[in-house]
Amino acid sequence: MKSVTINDVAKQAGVSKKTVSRVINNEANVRAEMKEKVQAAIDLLGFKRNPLGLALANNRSYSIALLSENSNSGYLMSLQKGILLGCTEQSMGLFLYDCSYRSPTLLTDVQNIINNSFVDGFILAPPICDKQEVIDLLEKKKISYIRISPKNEDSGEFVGFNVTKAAYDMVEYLLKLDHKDVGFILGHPDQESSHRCERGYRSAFKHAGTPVNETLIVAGDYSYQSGIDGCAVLLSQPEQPSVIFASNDEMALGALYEAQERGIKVPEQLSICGIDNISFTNKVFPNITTMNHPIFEIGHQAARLLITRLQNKTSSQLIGGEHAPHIFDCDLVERDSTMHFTI
Amino acid sequence: MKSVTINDVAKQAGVSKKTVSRVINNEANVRAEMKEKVQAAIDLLGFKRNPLGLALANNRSYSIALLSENSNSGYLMSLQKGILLGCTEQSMGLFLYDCSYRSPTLLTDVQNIINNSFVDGFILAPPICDKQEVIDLLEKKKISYIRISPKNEDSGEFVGFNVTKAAYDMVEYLLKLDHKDVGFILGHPDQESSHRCERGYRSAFKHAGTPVNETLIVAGDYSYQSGIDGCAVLLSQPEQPSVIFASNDEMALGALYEAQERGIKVPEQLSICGIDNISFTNKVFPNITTMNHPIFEIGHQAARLLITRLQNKTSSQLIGGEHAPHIFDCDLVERDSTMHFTI
DNA sequence: GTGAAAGCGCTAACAC
DNA sequence: GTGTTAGCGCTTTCAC
Repeated sequence: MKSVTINDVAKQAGVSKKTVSRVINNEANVRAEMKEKVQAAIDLLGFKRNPLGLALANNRSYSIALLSENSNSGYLMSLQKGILLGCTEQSMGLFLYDCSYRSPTLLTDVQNIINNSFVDGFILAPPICDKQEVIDLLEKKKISYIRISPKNEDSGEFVGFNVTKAAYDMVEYLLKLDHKDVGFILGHPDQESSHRCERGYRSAFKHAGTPVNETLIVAGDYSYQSGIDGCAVLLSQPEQPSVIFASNDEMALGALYEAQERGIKVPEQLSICGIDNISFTNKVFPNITTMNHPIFEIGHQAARLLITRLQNKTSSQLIGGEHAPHIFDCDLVERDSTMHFTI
Repeated sequence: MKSVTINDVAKQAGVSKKTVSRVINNEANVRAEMKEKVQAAIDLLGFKRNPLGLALANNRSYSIALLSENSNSGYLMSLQKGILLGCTEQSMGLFLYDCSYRSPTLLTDVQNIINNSFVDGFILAPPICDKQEVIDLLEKKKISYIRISPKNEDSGEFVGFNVTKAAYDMVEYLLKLDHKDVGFILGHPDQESSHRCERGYRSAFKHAGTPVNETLIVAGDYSYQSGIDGCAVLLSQPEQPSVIFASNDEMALGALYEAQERGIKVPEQLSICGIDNISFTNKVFPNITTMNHPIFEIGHQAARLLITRLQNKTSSQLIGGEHAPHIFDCDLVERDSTMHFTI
């Protein structure tokens, strides 16, 4: 069951390999007459170009890889969907690799991936995108890559979103609802985004001329459990918040659980909100108010950026006819878990 | 910046290409002395075998593809994780492709994927695995594939789980809790699994010698919204259930929402349970009782099966030293959304 | 415009 | 054991 090759087509059409190649690739300098003859042979034989031959000859596989730590989060799913769309649009393949940020073998794992896979470039999801050794390796080997929401935005290309502004906008919204005591659950202290988020929180208060109540800021690490814990701390202290703002939805969900566990009615007795707009925020009761983090768009943009860079080393800034954003803003998604504060 | 090839190594070591190839592939019939010489050259030059060359020569890319419809479900994420593990274990790459079941171009989409990608085999997730045209295409082209939980289990290789037993076990558990009026929300009528599920529901009653109350069985389609609707129907009719059993967790989550929306306390006034054990069932209040659908294991097994088949056309049944299951059973995960029925 | 020859990096077949 | 030759399916160079 041999598959039909370019040689078969050439023989059938009575032309050279190269001419067939020209027709396949729609190159100029082929007489219409020739073209037809070749096309007829192609159709007759049902020829399909073998991408492996192409890849070897061009030393390009026309595929990229997503390097991520496969948690069960909806975050990754959305990101992946966006990236996949970008790949499909540009007829590129998408490889998937899983590597654990904490694994001691991470670096050799990535090394193996580089050596044994044949991709043209990488997209690095957080937190892998923050591993300096991995970045260094890629740089050293001169392999193209794009990072998603990295800690360090100083060097290299990346796509991210403006957490600071997201937090700022959320607090502004809460203040508008007459909330004064805005409980705040921080993200993971090791992740820069957590500090950016806190900065947004603080600057919104500053801008409103309201002092920040430091006792209302509690630790967290972006996990569901830390949302539960953070909420418990806030609800156990003398000075209680009228709303709890978690640095991400995962924690907001934890906070909601804890409140309901305690028999506290949300939002009547306590408002709750987060950031991200993960899929379950609108499946839980009550639906959670959040900031929409356009993860899908971020993935899409990252893929387009990388692929464009692969095709043309210069014009990576220009996509979609104009400067497309590398840093996205979040929009408020007002739902049922927040309400106007009334004494 | 040319990369070092097998030729460079051969030259450096003063041996033939083939000998280098033998060393790389750890073949027998190479004198230790030679081996060392070659290895030294490899290390010196930092040679890495180019997988593209390998692929073309062997006409195998050492990668497979997952064909799925990318919804935002945790289902797909788990499946993917399992498949990815299987691939990593066997040093295979995983390609991702998205195709929409309802798209009129589905067949040509798949055709394009087959023609333009260079994978050795496919894993088909539901509902794509139920498109007969796609199956026919794969069969015709003699491309290896494995289906995940297909409707039709009569032909071809697949991995799935026993829904009938899962539903049976759940009802048995509920009856043990003294529930008599077990509301049941059906899955999508077009999906065979829905009917299997119903069969399990009915046979558990039959086995217990209890008649099925037909008014307690309502329509659904596996979606969150249909869980809301199904619950609303059940709670609006004269004969009300003491527990609502949804054919999947997505609907159970919808049912929970609707109950809470109506101010009904779960599980005190109404128990709720589902099937699948998707990630959010233990993040919602109260945590939902469900049957653990081992999606991760299913994905893992599917990948192993496919890869084994790719390597050895015969021994596909034998994995892990013994007959590994192609149909998995679900275990009960008892949580907080169900309780003993008391008048 | 078109084709012959060489090459991408690797392995398989077969001779030595 | 080891090397030679040919070939996987495609593209590129360069002569015609």
